[in-house]
Amino acid sequence: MLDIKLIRENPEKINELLQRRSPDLSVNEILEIDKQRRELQVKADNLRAQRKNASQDIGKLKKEGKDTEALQEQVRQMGEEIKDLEVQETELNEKQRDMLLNIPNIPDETTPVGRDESANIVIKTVGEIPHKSFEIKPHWDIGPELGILDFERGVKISESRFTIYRGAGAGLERAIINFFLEVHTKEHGYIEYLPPYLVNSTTMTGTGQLPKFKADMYKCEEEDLFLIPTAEVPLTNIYAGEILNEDDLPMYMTAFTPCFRREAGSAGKDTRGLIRQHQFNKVELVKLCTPETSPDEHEKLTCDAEKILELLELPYRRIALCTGDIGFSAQKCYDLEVWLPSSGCYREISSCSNFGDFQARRANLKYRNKATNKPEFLHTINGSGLAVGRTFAAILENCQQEDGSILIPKVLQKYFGAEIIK
RNA sequence: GGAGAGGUGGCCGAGUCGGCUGAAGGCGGCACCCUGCUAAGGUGUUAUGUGGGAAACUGCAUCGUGGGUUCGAAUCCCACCCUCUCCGCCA
Repeated sequence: MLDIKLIRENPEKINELLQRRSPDLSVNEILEIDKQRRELQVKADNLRAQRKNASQDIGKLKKEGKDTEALQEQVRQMGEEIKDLEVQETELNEKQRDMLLNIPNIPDETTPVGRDESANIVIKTVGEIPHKSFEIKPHWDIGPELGILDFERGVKISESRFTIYRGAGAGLERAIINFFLEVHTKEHGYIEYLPPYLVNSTTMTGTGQLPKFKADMYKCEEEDLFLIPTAEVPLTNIYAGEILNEDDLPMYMTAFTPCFRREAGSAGKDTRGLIRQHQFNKVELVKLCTPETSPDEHEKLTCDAEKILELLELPYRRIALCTGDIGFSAQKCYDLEVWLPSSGCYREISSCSNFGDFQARRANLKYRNKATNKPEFLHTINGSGLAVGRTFAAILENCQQEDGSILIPKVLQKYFGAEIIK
């Protein structure tokens, strides 16, 4: 959510920045609402003040035993008028909030300008693309052949985009999760969490999934609960509505969770394999920090995710997403893409975003600034560290040997308990 | 799921028959003072949000949430949420 005061003070600037995302975005309408809203508030405030004084007078007069009928009647009418104004006030407040909740974050000045992914910029490419003497089988073929993935029966017991991991497959998935968590907690200083996988609508609004992206999520019919699409949601909201000490920042959090996404609108896309599932595992990294440190912390978090790919010796590249491609809540975002031989291209395996105070404002996440001693919105950052299923697929393909066996990356062997899957 | 108790500021805790109570008192925090050091002591200060104002300053709202009664609600009524205790059920 953008700051209404900021909008009020620099509407042209905000419009210009928003239009870097999409030309049809503007804050003009909201400014009009804001103006009406404030006028109404002044009016209502004054009337409430009048009533308050009059009521107190009635109290005093009554004590003196004087007749207050006429005054009471007058105040009663005032009350009617106030009630009326309050209805309008609530309506405008809700309208304004609703509009604010549907406006995306303004892009950072360093976010490349462009309308779609073609304007994204490759920041760096790490590792050699493997040139094998044999043809690498896609993971959706090699997985079932090794008996470690069962796509067909996953579909049978659930529906499409659900997969069963079996035997060494389940073990490898678990090993990857443990490896990720181990690196982030032991080497990178994150604290591990195990949050709820179902969260309420307030929480979903805090990080920006609601109200705009309701169709992307699984919703419980009987209660106000949604399956999390990423651990970002519960982790970022843990301290929602609280005022943290500046000394407690930055806060580094990590969690392994399954993620649930309806993938509405992705019909026909990535229909084979593990790339696009309704349920997938992910280790997420989340930071809460002060505004001053957030650009640095964002870079560092991205490096923390990259470190995993380097340890696994998987070829990858870092992309700076352009204004037309960054997510709704983000002001700046890097994608990490891993080399996937079957597709002959790099595929997203992590997305590391700096949200500025956008999520903090929605979730009411503050810290007490030591210099001013005032509560201020903090900054939130997150990134995948990494998507587990896609890592699994990348290993199956990049570490494939001519005989169809999979050579487990060295760093993973002690977690997996073997060197090879065959 | 059934029965009962309760939800007040960072924390603890008052709040009488509804009326200067945004809220006593204590603890904690901060600032200053005193003291050779420490300990103790003294004084002051210390909620959040949202408006108005160049500023000084100031209005309004908030006592779990939302309604209602009333001239006036932290105090009364209703609904909901949450916490605790006991019973039941259960990985």
